[in-house]
Amino acid sequence: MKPTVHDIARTAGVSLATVDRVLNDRPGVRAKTRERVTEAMNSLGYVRDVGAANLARGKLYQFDFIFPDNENTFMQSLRAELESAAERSLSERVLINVVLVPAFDEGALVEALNACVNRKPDGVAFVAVDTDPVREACVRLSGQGIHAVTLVSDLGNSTRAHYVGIDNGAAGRTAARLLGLFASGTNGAIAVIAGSLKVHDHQERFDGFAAAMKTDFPQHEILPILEGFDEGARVEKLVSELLAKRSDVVGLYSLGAGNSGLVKALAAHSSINRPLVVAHERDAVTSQALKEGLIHAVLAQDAGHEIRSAIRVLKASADRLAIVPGQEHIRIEIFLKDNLPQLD
Amino acid sequence: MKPTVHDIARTAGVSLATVDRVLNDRPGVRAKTRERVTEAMNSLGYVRDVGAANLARGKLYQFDFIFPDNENTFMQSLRAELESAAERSLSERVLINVVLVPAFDEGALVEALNACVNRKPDGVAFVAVDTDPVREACVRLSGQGIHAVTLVSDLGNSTRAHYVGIDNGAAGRTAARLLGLFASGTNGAIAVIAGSLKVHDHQERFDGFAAAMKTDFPQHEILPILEGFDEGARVEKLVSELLAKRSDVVGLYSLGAGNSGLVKALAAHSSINRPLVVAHERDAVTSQALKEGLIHAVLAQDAGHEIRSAIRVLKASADRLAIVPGQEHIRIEIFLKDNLPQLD
DNA sequence: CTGAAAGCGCTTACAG
DNA sequence: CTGAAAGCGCTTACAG
Repeated sequence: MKPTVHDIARTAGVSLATVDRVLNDRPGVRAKTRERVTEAMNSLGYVRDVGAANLARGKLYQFDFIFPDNENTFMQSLRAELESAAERSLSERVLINVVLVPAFDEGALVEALNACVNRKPDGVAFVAVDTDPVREACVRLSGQGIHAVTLVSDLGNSTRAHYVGIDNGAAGRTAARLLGLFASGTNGAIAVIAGSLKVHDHQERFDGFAAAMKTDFPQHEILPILEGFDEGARVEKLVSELLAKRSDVVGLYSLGAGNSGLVKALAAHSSINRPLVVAHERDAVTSQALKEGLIHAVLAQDAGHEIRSAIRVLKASADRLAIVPGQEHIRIEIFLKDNLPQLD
Repeated sequence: MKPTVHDIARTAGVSLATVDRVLNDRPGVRAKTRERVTEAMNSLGYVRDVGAANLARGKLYQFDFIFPDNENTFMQSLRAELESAAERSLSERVLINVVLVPAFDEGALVEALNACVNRKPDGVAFVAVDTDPVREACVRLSGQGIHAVTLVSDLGNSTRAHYVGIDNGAAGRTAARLLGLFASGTNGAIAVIAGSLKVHDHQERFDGFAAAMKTDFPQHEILPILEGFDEGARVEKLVSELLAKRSDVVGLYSLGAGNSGLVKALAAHSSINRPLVVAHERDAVTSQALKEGLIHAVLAQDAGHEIRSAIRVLKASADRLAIVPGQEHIRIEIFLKDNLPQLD
């Protein structure tokens, strides 16, 4: 039915070993022989069976995933998705090893990366802290032929093979457009609350937001950014104080975590002049707030997709196979109350 | 390293054939024997290698995809994605057969479905026309043990095993909320243009849109629906006439195809009082219109994702394996000019 | 530079 | 009810 290596060997008049050599671009085949085999492959319309190839190689893929031990809901769901993906991957000969490191701790991350250099897995995925020591550790990895992939937060200007995550600048601009369009009848002030601007993705989101706001909706004043360090209680206090002080706030962009505090502050505020709100990450808190009308739009990235994508990309790197770009593009998702997935 | 059937056979004191029987739940094993094998599997932490299993079965999966030969951009990209997926699938032992039928032609669809009953592929994916004859053809398929999956447009109350597509009612509600929030400062009229309300998904989108509009933004009058039959020229004419006649139109929801005509009509209209516009499907025309500010938001479904999902679901059905629900959920995507993918 | 043989982990007739 | 043997499509030492 479907031609196999045997068919090629027969029509090219060579052995299986030789077919395999040209199939995998290994040396030690005369140009002429190589040509005959290639010709046979083309004329028969050969397509290699990757499952059989992997089986024959008997290879077990080993991938390390290095995560910050952050307790925010997004990191939690990322870890949950990884665990269930790891279980499923076992039946496809990939073994996943999860390494937790203290959050925002550059030293710990470098150490974990170095540990990989010694254990030599086939690939590593990590949530980057964007500093030079991390960049150097990444270089050491690629030096050892270990494919590295950044997850959620990228490592700029580095040797990582791929970044699995959203474009945070674009996310910020998207938030600006949503708020700008939502608040088009007004010209009040816009507030922004972040976790910390020291975090790369938060900074990027803010930059994108501020730039788009200034360009396309200049009538709105952007208030000095508030830093809530992703903690609900702190966010609640900051937002409550702000709303009490400034009655002209028409829009609010929450670009970090700690949304439980945000929602509490909004609910406590007079429903007459609540601001229009765009927040990040879909979880139980933001979904509920969307339904109640406290938050008007949520920007999100799909943790499950990110995990599956990282594994596919790592596997493709190990096998030197191409990826399907459309499948690995992580979208900036926008949720209103109406397009939330049912089961939440 | 990873335990295999041999390990189980040895520790349970049985042959490979017996291990295989309990592994695949086949009859002809004494309860006691079955128990011993199960125990061995658990104690060793056995996980079956699906690649090896498929190879041994030597099975070639055959799936039929039945598409309307519609020329709108969405159907085009659906077909393009299918072709590239089909090529890749070959290396995973799945053979895809594309069948084109005249659009909206229930008889042709039924005929194509019946042809499947004879050719007996392992599964069928089709864009449903929602009528009883189609439902009956679907019953015949399941009667033959052929797994059927609907794509893009569902077949209500039927024996299809799965629906790959978006919730069109929710899409309509999402459009209503976007327009309602965008136009919150005003109370003008809202226009809706569809392909044809005889098409199931268009009707669903309209129903969702009208319901959400009435409930949450009752200040806006909804004008009688316009039917452009997904043709650019017709849509252009209808929209031009409308905008000329009614200067109070603040919002427009285009829930079908033919957006090239929509964009022309908008561009020709005085830029002072252009309406806020939400349209469906991301393509070259709508992407460009987003960038130029003629369209403000685009609702979309990812054709590549839908095709890959259909294939995965069909394969899982054939193997009686579970799917990963989160991976198969087709999202209602929202695009603003800021979160468009780069390469368009 | 090339080939014969064994093996990857599973399944499938077939025999008993 | 159970097992021995061959085979799925590829790869890998090893020998020449």
